[in-house]
Amino acid sequence: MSSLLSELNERQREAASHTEGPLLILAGAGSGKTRVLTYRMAYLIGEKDVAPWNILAITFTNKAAGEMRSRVDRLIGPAASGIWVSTFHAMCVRILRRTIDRLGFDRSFAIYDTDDQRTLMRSIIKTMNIDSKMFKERSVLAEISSAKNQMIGVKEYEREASDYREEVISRLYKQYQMQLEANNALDFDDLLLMTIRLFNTCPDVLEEYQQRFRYIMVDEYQDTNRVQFELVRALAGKKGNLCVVGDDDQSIYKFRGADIRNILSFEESFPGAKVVKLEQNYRSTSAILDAANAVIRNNSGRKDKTLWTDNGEGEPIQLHQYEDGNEEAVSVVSDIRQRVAEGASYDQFAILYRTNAQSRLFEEQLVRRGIPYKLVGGVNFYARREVKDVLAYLKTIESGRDEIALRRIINVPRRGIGDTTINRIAEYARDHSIGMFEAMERISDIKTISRGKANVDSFVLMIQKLRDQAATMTLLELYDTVLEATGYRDTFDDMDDTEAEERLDNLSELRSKLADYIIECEEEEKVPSLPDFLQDVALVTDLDLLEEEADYVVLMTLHGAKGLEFEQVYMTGMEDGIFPGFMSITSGDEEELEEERRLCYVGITRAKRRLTLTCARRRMLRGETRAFRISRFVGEIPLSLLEDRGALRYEKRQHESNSYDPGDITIRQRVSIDGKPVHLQPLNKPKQFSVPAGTKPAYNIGDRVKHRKFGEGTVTEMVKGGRDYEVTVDFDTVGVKKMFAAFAKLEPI
DNA sequence: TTTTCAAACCTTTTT
DNA sequence: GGTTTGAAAA
Repeated sequence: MSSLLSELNERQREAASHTEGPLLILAGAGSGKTRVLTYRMAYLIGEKDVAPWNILAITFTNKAAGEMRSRVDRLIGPAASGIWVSTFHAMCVRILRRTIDRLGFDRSFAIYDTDDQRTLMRSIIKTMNIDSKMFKERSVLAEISSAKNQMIGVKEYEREASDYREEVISRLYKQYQMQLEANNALDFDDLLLMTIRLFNTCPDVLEEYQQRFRYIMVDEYQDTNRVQFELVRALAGKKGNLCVVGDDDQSIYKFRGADIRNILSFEESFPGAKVVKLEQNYRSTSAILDAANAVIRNNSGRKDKTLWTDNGEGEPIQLHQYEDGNEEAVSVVSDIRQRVAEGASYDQFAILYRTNAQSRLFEEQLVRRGIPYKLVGGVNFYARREVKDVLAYLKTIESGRDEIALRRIINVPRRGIGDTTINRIAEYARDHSIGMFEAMERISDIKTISRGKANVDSFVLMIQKLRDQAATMTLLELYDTVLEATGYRDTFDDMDDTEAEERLDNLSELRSKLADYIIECEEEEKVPSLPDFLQDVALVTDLDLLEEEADYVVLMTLHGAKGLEFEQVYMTGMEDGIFPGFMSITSGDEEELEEERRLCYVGITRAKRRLTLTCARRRMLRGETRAFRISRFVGEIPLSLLEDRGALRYEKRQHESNSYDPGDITIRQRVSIDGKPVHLQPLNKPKQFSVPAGTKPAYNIGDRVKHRKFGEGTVTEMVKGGRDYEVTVDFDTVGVKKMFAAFAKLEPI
């Protein structure tokens, strides 16, 4: 037995040393899956004499890729640099940049991010004269993306379209793809699809990669979608040396097309697959783990497994209910302060929440208390307006082929080039099938433009001058020149101070990223080039920017926390309607609720030592204050695991209806988080908020009602449960739904 | 063409 | 509640 693998436990060793044929590693949270993967790579290279470049490791985020990269480097040394460690998207970009010309695309294609997609779709909807009220670009794009994730192309979608909406979307889909191609651009989904298409149309290319990647490993396999599955299957080929690692209980990206069946039926897709379960958790205390197990147990259709640990029991899980979201934020932050005063460091703490919108209150308190924090998520750095603007300038200087980029900055700052002028240029460009910038260079030929001509001329001259300068300048000089010469920098002068400061910060951040890129090039002895820098910037996300060493509290969504761990975790907003969210409750779709429960499981298992659950009695949501009850997920945690600090008493309440019982737990008396008792309003008499819970609705069984989203329907059942009425409605269009009167806001017709 | 103001919409989660 | 979008006015 090699000494290398002796550092693993028995199961881990079994997984790391099984190298030939398909292998499914079911790795529970904190069971050391990255460790197994890295050791497996080391084993392949060290013991099986596999060349590093024959190994491919795929992850979902750049962060995970970076983490794996550094761990492999540490374990194996310089030889590891030959291993491809990459995200799905980055891998596809790498392949496509090399060979997409075989499909008739230019190898310098642009990658459109969500923002670019929306801009493009909006203009398509407009030019095709389609009702933008009925067809919102967001939902159209969502529909197209989900079609792409199921590998339904334009033609097939067209054929399958069965109603008016689908028929219109099929036309939009078609036009969208045409425009992308005209702009030499791919969206995120296309990156994967094009790679498959490349493999299908050019078997020699596929074979080349199959030869190269003799051993493939995929992390977070439970989050793969259909396209990714096909991609992996194609690459694995007949040899099938495919090792996937995942945890069906941590599948939380269904909305993005992740198909949990990929992992559940791995053994059918890859006959003869070996399955190894990793159930020993090295991360958390047993109290935390027991809570996680108790919650996830309520899901059906799981792969059977139970996490265990020989870590001690640890502290019980804390549960605190507050009057409102603000008090919740104040208390969580003051709790952190107190613990830091007692010797903890800021980086031990993470504040997690369901939606990004919840971050604001915590931020306010952290700023007020002068606590260093890092907000992860929200608006992606590369999606910020000023960053995109400057990148758009650089793109226009670089090629001018990217119409979205050109349109973005043509009138920023104001140059007197309005919509009318821009559209006429675009029209001319289309008629003569030339690029938009080219059309602008020929402005004198465009008869329909008179007034804007001089303005366009000076814009063209400015860009051309910058192009000339670009040839002789370093990239950083060019960057600075662009800010000044375009007048973009001056636009910050008449902004208010805090906003201008933030934006300028972002721009200097972008500048330093450019500097990083140049240094990187020097290390690899490449020549830094603008197109090279611009090309893959769309793939970088905020999550990748978490620095390891810095000492700050981390704020992020539960989704963002996957794959990370923290000493002390606050799961906030643990309320029915927030988490699990509205949508998953009212839809009546058990699947959706299970997805939320998996998210809860992910959240709980992030904590190593201490877990605090917080919730509020009422909370401001979309501008109105509403009453909330403790999350049903909290009710699924055994009381024995929750802290009972004398002053806190919980009580299991009897209830009639078992379909919904968030009233399961009632807190009789409450203390604030620092232990001081707080005056409490009498129980069972909630204040009347804007939506009074428990008042009888203004309709009865048999009445016709209207729902904001589901349309009209007939009330078939009304049951009084807890403090609210559970109403069953048979909707004309979407069928029977169960919902709570206070949430559903049904209106009698 | 640009500015201003009211209205709509939003809140799931992201590569 | 905050942000974005549309129409009307300047």
